Amino acid sequence: MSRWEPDAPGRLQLAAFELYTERGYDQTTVAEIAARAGLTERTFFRHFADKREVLFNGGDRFRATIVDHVLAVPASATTLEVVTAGIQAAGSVFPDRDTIRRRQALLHANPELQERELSKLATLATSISQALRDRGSPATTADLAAETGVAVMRIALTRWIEDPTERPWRTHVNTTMAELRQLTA
Amino acid sequence: MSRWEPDAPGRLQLAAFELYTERGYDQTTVAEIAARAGLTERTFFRHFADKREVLFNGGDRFRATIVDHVLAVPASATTLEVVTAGIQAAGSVFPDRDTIRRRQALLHANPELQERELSKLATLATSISQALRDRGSPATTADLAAETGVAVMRIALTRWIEDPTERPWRTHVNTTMAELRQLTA
DNA sequence: ACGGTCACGACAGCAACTGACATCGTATTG
DNA sequence: CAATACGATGTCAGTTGCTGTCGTGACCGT
Repeated sequence: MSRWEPDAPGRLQLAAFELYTERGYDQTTVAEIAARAGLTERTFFRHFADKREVLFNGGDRFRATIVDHVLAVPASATTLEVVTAGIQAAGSVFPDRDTIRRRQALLHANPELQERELSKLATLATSISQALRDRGSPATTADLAAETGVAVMRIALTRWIEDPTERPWRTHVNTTMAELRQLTA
Repeated sequence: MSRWEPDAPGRLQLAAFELYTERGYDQTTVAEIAARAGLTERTFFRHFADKREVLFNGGDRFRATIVDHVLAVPASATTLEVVTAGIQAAGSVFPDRDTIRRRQALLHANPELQERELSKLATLATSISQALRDRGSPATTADLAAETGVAVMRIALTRWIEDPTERPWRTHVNTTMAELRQLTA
C-alpha cells in the first residue's frame, strides 16, 4: 500500500475543471481544488505554476504535434501549405467536440483564462515560426506565416465548434484558408 | 487651494513606469508606486484595475484611431486595403521610437505583461472586425482580415523599432503587407 | 539494514486585490 | 449665505494567490 493515491496532477486537473464549471473560476479557491483532489494547496502549486495553468496541460503535446507535422512536409510545398498541414494535424489531438466546447465556454467567461490562452497561442506561433525556419524559410516569412496560421486555426476552431452539421476539422481549416487566399487576392 | 495634487492617474502611471524599469516589474510593489506618486495603495486600485493595467492606458485612443480610419476609407477599397489604412493610421498616435522601445523591452521581460498586451491586441482585433462589419464585410471575412491585420501590425512594429535606418512606420507596414500577399500567392 | 530520494503536509509570510467606512474640500441647492 | 450632497482620497481589515522552509514517511538501491 503506497503512501499516496496515484496521479496527483490528474486529480487536481479534474477537480479544477469541475469546480471551475460548477461555481465559476473566481468563486473557486485553490484550497478547494486541492481539497477535492485529496491534497493540500501547497501541493497544487508544486504541480501547476498558477491557478490558470491547470487548464492548459495538453499544450505541449499539441504544439509538438503541429511542429512535427510542419517538419515532415516535403520541401516542395509552399510555406502556407506547410502551415496548413500543421494545423490540419492539430485535429488529431483534439478531444471530442463537447469537451472542447465546455473548455472554450470556460475560457470565454473568464478574462484571466483568455489571457493565458492567448499567451499559449503566441508561443505556439513562435514554435511554428521556428520550425519553418528550420525548414529553410526566411525569418520574416516564417513569422508572418506562423501568425496568420494561428489566426486561421483560431477562427477555424470557432467554426468547427459551432458547426451544427458537424463537418470535420479538415473542412473548416480548408474553408478558412481559402478565405485567407481570397482576402489577399 | 485644492485638497489634492492634480492628475493622480498620470502620476501613478509615471511612477509605475519608472519603478518597473528601475527595479523590474516583480520587484515593485503597488504600495511603492503609490508612495512615489504621493498616494495610497487603495487609490491605485481605484484608477487601475490591476498592477499591469497601469501600463496600458493609451489603448482606448489607439483603438479608436484605427477604427475611425477603418470606417473612413472609401467603400471602393478592398477589405485588406481598409485594414491596411487603419494600421497606417496607428502610426500617428505612436510616441517616439525610444519610448516604445523601452515599453516593449519592459513587456518582453515580463510574461504577465506580455499576456496583457496580447489581450489588448485581441480586443483590438475584435474592434477592427466590428468596424469592418459595419462597413458591410461579412463576419467571417471581417474576423480573418482583422486577425491577420493585427498580426501584420505586430510584425511591422518589431521591424520599425529595430530598423537601424529608421524608415517610417508606413514603410514597414507596406513591406509586411506585401509579404503577406506574396505568402498567399 | 541503512542512507538517500521523492512526494507530500504543515506552517509562516508577502503582496495583490476588495469592501466598508471616515474625511474634507468643493459644487449645488434652497 | 447656510445647509447639503458629492467626489476623490485615506484608513483598516480581510481574502486569496503564491512562495520559502522544514518535517515526515514510504520507496529504492546498495
